[in-house]
Amino acid sequence: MVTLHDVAKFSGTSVGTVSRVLNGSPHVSEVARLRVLRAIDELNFTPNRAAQSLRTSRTTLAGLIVPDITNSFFGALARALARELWAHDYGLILADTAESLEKQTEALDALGKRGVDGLFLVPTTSTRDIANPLNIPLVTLDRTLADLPGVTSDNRQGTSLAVSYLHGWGHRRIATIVGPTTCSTAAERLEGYATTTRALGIYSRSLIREGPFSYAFGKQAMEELLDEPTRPTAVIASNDSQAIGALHACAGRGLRVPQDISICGFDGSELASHLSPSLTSVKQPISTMATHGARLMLELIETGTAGSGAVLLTDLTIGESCSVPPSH
Amino acid sequence: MVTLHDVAKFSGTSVGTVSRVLNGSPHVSEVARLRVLRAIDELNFTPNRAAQSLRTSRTTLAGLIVPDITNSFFGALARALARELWAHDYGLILADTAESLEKQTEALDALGKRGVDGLFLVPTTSTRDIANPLNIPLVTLDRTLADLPGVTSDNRQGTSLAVSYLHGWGHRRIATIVGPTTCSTAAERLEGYATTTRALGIYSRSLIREGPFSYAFGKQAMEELLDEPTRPTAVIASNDSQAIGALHACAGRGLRVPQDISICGFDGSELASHLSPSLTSVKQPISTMATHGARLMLELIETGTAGSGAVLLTDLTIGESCSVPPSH
DNA sequence: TTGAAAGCGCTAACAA
DNA sequence: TTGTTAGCGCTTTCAA
Repeated sequence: MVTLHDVAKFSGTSVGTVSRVLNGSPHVSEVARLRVLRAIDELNFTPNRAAQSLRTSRTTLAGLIVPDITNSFFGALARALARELWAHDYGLILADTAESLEKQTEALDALGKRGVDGLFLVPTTSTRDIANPLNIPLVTLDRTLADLPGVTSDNRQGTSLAVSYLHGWGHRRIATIVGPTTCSTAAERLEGYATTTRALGIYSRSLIREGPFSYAFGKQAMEELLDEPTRPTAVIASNDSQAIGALHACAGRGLRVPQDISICGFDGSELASHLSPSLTSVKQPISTMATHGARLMLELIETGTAGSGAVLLTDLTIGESCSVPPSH
Repeated sequence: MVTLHDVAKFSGTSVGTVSRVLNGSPHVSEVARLRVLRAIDELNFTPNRAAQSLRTSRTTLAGLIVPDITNSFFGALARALARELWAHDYGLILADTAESLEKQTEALDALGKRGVDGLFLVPTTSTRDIANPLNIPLVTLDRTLADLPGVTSDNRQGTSLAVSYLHGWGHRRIATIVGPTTCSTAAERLEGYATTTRALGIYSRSLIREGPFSYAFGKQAMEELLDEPTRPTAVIASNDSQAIGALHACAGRGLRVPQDISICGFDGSELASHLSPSLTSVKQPISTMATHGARLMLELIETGTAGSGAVLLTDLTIGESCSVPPSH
């Protein structure tokens, strides 16, 4: 292993100087800097992270806790975040909670003990607040929590967009299948839906179904909606899994989408765009979310405070794929 | 911050003893152990990872490099692996290459420099061999590479299973859409298909299409197959994305699945099982893969050599969802 | 602008 | 079985 000492010797300087060069200190003469750089290159030197951490008590490591990495939305988020942090020389440690609050607590604790510099959290739907207010920066992603700093999409705008879109196609009985409203995103999506349908005069409580962000619930809720005396001509789901469940419930009843009924998902995962030409979905700006999240985190780590405690992303779009007016 | 020293003082022992307790050394009296344990608990002490790393030159950190974390198969693999390593007190750093060989090389390099103890790699389809034979343990997952230690499913068996299954339902014109055969899994899946169809006397070159593991290619290939003079009555894809592409190509031609044509995927992602009752898929034993991978890695890290250089998982199953005999 | 040196918290070798 | 001590490789203060 090549150490700072070796570089110093090779370049005819001292460890202090080498360290200064490494850390971009301005108090190094140009000659020294060049000689050191040359030596580093020549010896193929890489600073020892453990030693740096021990001295500076910073690990250049962040943790990411997601409820379901299997969900392509969170997969895409993890990818974008990893890439972003990467660019700042930070590694990202992954933890998946499978929507279990207990596992989330464990993960929070273990990552804290590991000594990560910061923690990104997409809280479980059943999270009320974080049990152990760790002393390291915590940034929520997608789903917000109390007054923790975080980045989230303008979910109200998202469903509002969807309602307007469907209304524009002539739909009047627009239902919604919403996630657990203990979760900020679900609550906000419901709010956007309610506000907009009310404004259009087409709101009805009987068109709302609340439950887990799952395929199974999407299917079940859709079946209930189809059993209503006058069934909806369009449905807005809170995520793509629910939307696909709804899709299959319709298929099971011999209804064609979108000819007989329109379905709109949320997240805009590739899944949705591929699933069928007929599943429209509200797209979240995933990489923007990652960029802002990383910025927020680095700010928090560097300065201890975040300029903007929370970031709201407003560039949601609706992935129009194939739509038709209601058939009745 | 509480240090070893504090614990020693509090428990009336010395740092040596505390360290021994921490590392499970047998040379500690029961009294001393108890007093130390009590102090650790009392002071809420957590050993400093950086200091440990510096001394032992081990980070208890592993890297995972996947081509596409957005794909739920790799998502599930990452989750299982993280959980498994976790149980052994190892953290998992995630890197996604988006099937880019260049990004893979970068990731390999960067993670190596970070000082992870081992690297899990699902090589890009275009990987021929690893450019920089790092001096840290490398274990391939799913896709194998040269003679690197790794864990893979018995892919031949998988497609063989699928062919037999479809043949059992009466299918005779069984096509396949296969991934890039530079990739071990694709090559093996093709091999299993070819061997089995030959044995049954139903092999035909014109029923084979090779290309990327993507939705787009699956769709394109299916369209080509449907243009054949006598079209296949069943198709086996190399992964679920391709299968879904194929599904949509059929839908686009007004063909119903499985009534008019049967489609079988590979990976058994939730996606497939949810996608529609009509997409059958060969399920890989993902968590077994993770368990074996972790075992292999820990062995490699601990002893420097792996008992079994490569592990072949044979418990693939076919997720029968809804099948019918060919309509012609 | 530089070099020398202290020490971050831990493990392991040595002595007792 | 135990305590003492020498570093692991680095950053950073202090003098020069």
